[in-house]
Amino acid sequence: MAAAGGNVKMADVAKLAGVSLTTVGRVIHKNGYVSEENRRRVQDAVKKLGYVPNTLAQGLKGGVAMVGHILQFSPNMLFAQISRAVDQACTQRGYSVLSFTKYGLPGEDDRIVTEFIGRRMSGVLITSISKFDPLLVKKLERAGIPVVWIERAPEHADRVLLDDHTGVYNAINLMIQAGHRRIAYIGLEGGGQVEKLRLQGYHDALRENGIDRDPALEQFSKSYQPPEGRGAMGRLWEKGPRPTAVFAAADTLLSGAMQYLYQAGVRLPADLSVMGYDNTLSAMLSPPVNSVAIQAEEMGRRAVDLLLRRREEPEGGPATLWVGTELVDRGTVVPPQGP
Amino acid sequence: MAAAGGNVKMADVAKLAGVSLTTVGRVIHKNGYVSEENRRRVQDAVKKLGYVPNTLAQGLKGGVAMVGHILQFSPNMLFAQISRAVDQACTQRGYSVLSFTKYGLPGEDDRIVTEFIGRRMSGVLITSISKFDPLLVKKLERAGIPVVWIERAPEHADRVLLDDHTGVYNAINLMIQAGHRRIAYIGLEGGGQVEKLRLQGYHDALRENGIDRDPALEQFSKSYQPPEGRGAMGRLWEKGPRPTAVFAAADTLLSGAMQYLYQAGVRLPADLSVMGYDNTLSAMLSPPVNSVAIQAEEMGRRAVDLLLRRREEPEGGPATLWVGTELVDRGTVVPPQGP
DNA sequence: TTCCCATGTGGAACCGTTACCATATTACCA
DNA sequence: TGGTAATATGGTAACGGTTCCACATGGGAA
Repeated sequence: MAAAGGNVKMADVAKLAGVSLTTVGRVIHKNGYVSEENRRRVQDAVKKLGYVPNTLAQGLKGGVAMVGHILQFSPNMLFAQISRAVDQACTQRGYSVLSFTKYGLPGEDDRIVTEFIGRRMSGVLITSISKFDPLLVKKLERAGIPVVWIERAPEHADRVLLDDHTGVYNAINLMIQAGHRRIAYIGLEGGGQVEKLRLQGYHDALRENGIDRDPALEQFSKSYQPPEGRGAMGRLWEKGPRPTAVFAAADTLLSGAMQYLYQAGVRLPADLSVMGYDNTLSAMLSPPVNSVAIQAEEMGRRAVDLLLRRREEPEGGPATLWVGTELVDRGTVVPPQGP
Repeated sequence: MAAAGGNVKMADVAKLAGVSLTTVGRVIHKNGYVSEENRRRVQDAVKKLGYVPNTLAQGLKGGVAMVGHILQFSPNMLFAQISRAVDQACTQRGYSVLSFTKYGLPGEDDRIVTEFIGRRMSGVLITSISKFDPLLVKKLERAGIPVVWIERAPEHADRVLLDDHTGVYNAINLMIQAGHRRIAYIGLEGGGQVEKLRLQGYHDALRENGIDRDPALEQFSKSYQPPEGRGAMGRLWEKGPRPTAVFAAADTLLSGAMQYLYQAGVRLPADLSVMGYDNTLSAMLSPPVNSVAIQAEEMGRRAVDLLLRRREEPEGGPATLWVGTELVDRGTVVPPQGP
C-alpha cells in the first residue's frame, strides 16, 4: 500500500497532510499552536507513512542524548551486572548507551575516543579500568565530554567506587563473631586500589579484634581465575596449622578453592567455614556460600547522575562517591570445630 | 592554548589552514588532488584543533555504519558471551553496536524499534528472543532495516541457530559409550524450539542405541535457575531406580543438581556421572564437569555477515544457519559402578 | 474605532559534512 | 599552436530537522 520501503521524511508527511514542515514539527513536538483539524491530519499521515524523525538530523543541532560506556573485557559476571545497571539508569533518563569493550588491542583506545567525540556524546563512563590513556581522556574533556569512572579509577577524577574495605571488614567480622581466629585470606597478588582496600579490610578486622596476622594465612594468586584459587587453597591446606575459616576476595577464587576442598574431602561448612566476595557465583556453588553483594544498580544510577550533573556544572573539584555492599548469608560461616 | 572547549568543525580547520572546506575534506578522506603544502597545513590544523568529524552530519547523507542489538535480559553468561561475540564481529567490520536489553517493561519494544529507525541503523540483531512484536519487525523491514535472529527465532526469518540437537546427542552418546543405560535428563518444562531440540537429541541418542525411554528419568523445571535443578535432582534421587548418569540441559540447572548431590553425600563422578550444557559454569563447579560449549564467536560472525549480506541483496528466501557445538570433557563421565 | 494579544500558519536560515560542478594552472603531445 | 589530460582548488547545493521571524486572522479591551 502506501509508503515505499525507503526513508520517509518530514516533507513526505507535510505533503500528505497538506501542511508546512513547521506545522508537522509542531504536532510532533507538541508545542506551538495547531488547529485540531491539522493536528489530526498530521497524526494520520505520520501513522500511515510510518514516519520516525531522523535522529541524526535532529542531533546536528544541539547533539544527541547518548552516553558512551567503556568496559574492560572480562568473563566476570560482575561487569555484566554493572553494565546492565548503567544501561538501565541511562535508559530511565532518556539516554541511549553506546558500549565499547576494551580487549587490549593496539589503537583501541584511540578508536573508541574518536568514535565518541565524532558522535558528540553527552558523556562517557569508564568501568573497571584504572588506566586509560590520560591524553585521550584529556581529549574527551577538551571536546566538552565529561567522564566518570566506575569501580576502578585514577586519583583526581569523578568516580563511583565500591566500599570494598567495609565489605571485607564486615565479612571477616562475621567470621570472628562466629568464633574463628585462624581466618585465611585468598586475594590477588599485587593488584590496584581495589585489591588493597579488600586486604586492608581483612587486616583491620583482625587488628580491631586483637588477632595477630599470620602471613601463612594470606595467599595471593596471579589472577581471579578458579585454578588460581584452587592452588591457593592447596597451599593453605597442605602445610601447617590449618585455618578454620577461609575468605576469598572474589567468588571465582572461592570456586577454585572449593574444587580443591571437594577433592580433599573437606565438608563445608562442617569442617571449614568459607565466604566469597562479589556474589556472582556463590549461589551456584555446592554448597551455596556466603558472599558480599555489590549494589550494582546504585553504582549505575549514581554514576549516570554524576555524569549528567557534570554536564551542567563542569566546575568544582573531582567527586568520589562510595557505594556500599551487602552481606549475603547462606550459612557457610559456623562456629569452628574443636581443636 | 588553542581550541576553546567547544566543538571544532571543519570550517575552523579550513580557516586555520587557509584553505576551503573541500580541500579539508579531501585531506581527511585521502581522495582527490591536494598539494603537499596544503595537505600538511590541513593535517597540522586538524591536530592542533583536535578536530574529529561529526558523525551525525556525515550520516545525514547515506547513513551511519551502526548495528542495533536487542538482547533478552538474563543473568545467564551465555548471552554475555554471544553479546560480546556480536560486538567483536561488528567492530571488525567497522560497525558500531547499539544495544538494548529487553526487561519486559511495557512499551519497550516500541521504544527500541523507534530508536533504531530514527538512527537509520544498518541492521538489527535479535538475540535469544523468539517473540518480538511482529508488527514492529515489519516496521523495521519497511524502513529498509534488515533483521537477523540469533539463538532463538520465529520461522521464516533470517536466523543463526545453535545445533542443540547434535550437541545433546553427542553428550548422551558419550555417556552411553561409557556404559551407561540409565541416563537422566533435566530440562526446561514446555519451552520453545531450543528446548525441544535438546530433548530430541536425548531421545534420539537413546533410541539409536536401543535404550528404552523411562519417563521417570526425565525431569522438567520451571526455569533454568539453580534451585529448580536442585529440586529436579531431588525427585530423581529420592524415588525409584536411580540413574547412573545425569545430563542437564543447562549448566545452571546442573549447578543446582550438584547442590543436592553435595548435600546427599553423592561423590562425583565416582557415584554418578554428570554433564551439563552451555559451558558457562561447568569450569567453576566442584568438581569441574563435562559440558557442551557454544561457539559464540562463530554465531556472532555469521549473524553479522548474514545481516550485511541482506543489506546488499534483500531478496531470496529467509536463511537459517546452524552453528555447531563442542564437547568439553573434564572427566565427569566415567563407567557406571556395579549394580 | 483602534490597538493588542491569543491563535494559527508558512518561509527560510542554519546545523556540519559530502558530492558534484566549475575553474585554474601546468605539462605534454600531435 | 592548439588541444587534451593531469593536477589543484573552491563554490554550492543537498541531507532532514529545528528555530526564529513574518504574517495572517479574530475577539475583546480601551
